Amino acid sequence: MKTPNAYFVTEKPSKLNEYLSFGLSVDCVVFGYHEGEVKVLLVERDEEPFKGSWALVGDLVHPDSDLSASADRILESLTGLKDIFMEQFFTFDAIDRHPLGRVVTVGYYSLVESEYYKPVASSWAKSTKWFSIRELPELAFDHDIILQKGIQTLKRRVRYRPVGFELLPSKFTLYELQALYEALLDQKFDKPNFRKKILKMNLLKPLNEFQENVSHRPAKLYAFDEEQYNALKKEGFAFEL
Amino acid sequence: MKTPNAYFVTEKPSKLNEYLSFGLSVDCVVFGYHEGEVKVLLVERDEEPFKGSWALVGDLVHPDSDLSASADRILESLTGLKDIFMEQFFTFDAIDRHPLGRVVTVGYYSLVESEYYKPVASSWAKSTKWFSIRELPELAFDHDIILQKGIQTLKRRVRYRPVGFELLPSKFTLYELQALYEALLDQKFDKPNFRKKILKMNLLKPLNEFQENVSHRPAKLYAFDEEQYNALKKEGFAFEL
DNA sequence: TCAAAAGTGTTCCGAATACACCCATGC
DNA sequence: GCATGGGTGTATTCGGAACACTTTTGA
Repeated sequence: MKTPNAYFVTEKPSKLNEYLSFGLSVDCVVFGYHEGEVKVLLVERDEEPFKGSWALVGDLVHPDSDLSASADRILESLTGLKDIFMEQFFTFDAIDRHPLGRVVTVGYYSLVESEYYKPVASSWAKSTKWFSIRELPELAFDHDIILQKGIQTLKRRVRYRPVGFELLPSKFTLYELQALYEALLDQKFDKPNFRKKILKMNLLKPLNEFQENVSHRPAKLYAFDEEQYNALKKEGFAFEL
Repeated sequence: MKTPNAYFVTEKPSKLNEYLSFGLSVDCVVFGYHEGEVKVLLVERDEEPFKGSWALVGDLVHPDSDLSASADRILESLTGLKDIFMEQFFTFDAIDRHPLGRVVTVGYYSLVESEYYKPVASSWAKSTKWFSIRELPELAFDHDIILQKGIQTLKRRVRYRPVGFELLPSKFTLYELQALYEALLDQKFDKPNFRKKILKMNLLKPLNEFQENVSHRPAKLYAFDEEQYNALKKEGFAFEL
């Protein structure tokens, strides 16, 4: 079979139409962090195929829409949150990955501070639940592959870019930050050294606020300094944890 | 407008068909390395749209095929090479990126040792040429964006994974390797330190062969030790240059 | 003998590591 | 008081950077 080059299929519209027959979807690995564990938000499917199975948050993309807008829309419909941090990580295109047709899906991951998350009733989700990434159920479609690739990507990116902060509330203590990185990277850090390293980067604004109602000395609260981050990025700065 | 969830569009086939109308293509940033410079292989288009413009190596994906098979096929048709190193890096889906319809393209980059490259006559390419990444022409479609993202991805990945070796012949000297990394990263290295660092990784097999006919002391030849690399990778080893 | 690149050894400095120690709070 | 986590200082070690030096070849 001759497969003509992409942009030269002009002889007949019908020939082009043969190629314009893919479905496009977004599947989003929604990461959260609570109780010292990294979690993923999954949806229980209420329709065939894979009715009753757990699945990633995802949807078909309408021809008038694009990927990131679709991802924003579906995440807002589920959590009520706008402007969630989100990054594309990989595209999955196995021919038989979707039983109803040739659907290519683009994987995104997003990071949400889950205290803000409010479950929203939805026409297509029977229920949603946070799962620890250590105890995952079987997933619909090829979502286990997508999820694993998403976890792997997050673990790598979190070392070189300060994305981890997206998982914490806007004010946090250094020890909370350390605990987050320990959970993300499955690795222990030395407390004094972690503090020194992270403070030397000048990415944190110390606030004149402290923890309250804790049964130990209250810790100082910090905030991520986005302006400083953008300034450093321009000079070709590396995060490197 | 209600956009139903991806996997629940089952009421009417016609409804599903509305969503199965995307085109899918591959665009490949083919990197080579000669004369101390990193180069990219571009194609001169011989058809509308963008007739006469330079473009990335790319093609529509047929519904019976998948991305990596399509990328392999097109690269083989152009260079005669099989089993070229290739990795997916990003998916581009701007609504208006293709004048003939809604075509989403997946960016790959590949690394070829260009001595092996033989230009192949092709029905769709008027000519092909290697361009230094410092002197690029204007490109068709959104290929400039794809190319820049590809360069950026290569520069990042080359630091943390030993992919650079794919750009060298199977036998090379340490100084050739250093020159490659200097070109890739636009950064000078100290010769003794570079040698120490790279040899300590145990990724190179020293061969009992030497350069010939050079007007200076002949350098020892090395080969990339893929077995050793796979062994180290299992233990959770990081390349880190 | 000279140019050019191969290849080695050594010093120096800064950063990461490993600890030991003190502080503030609730119970 | 004591348990708990907050927070600081320091001695030591290790790795990277800088650089001087020797070796081998062709011309």
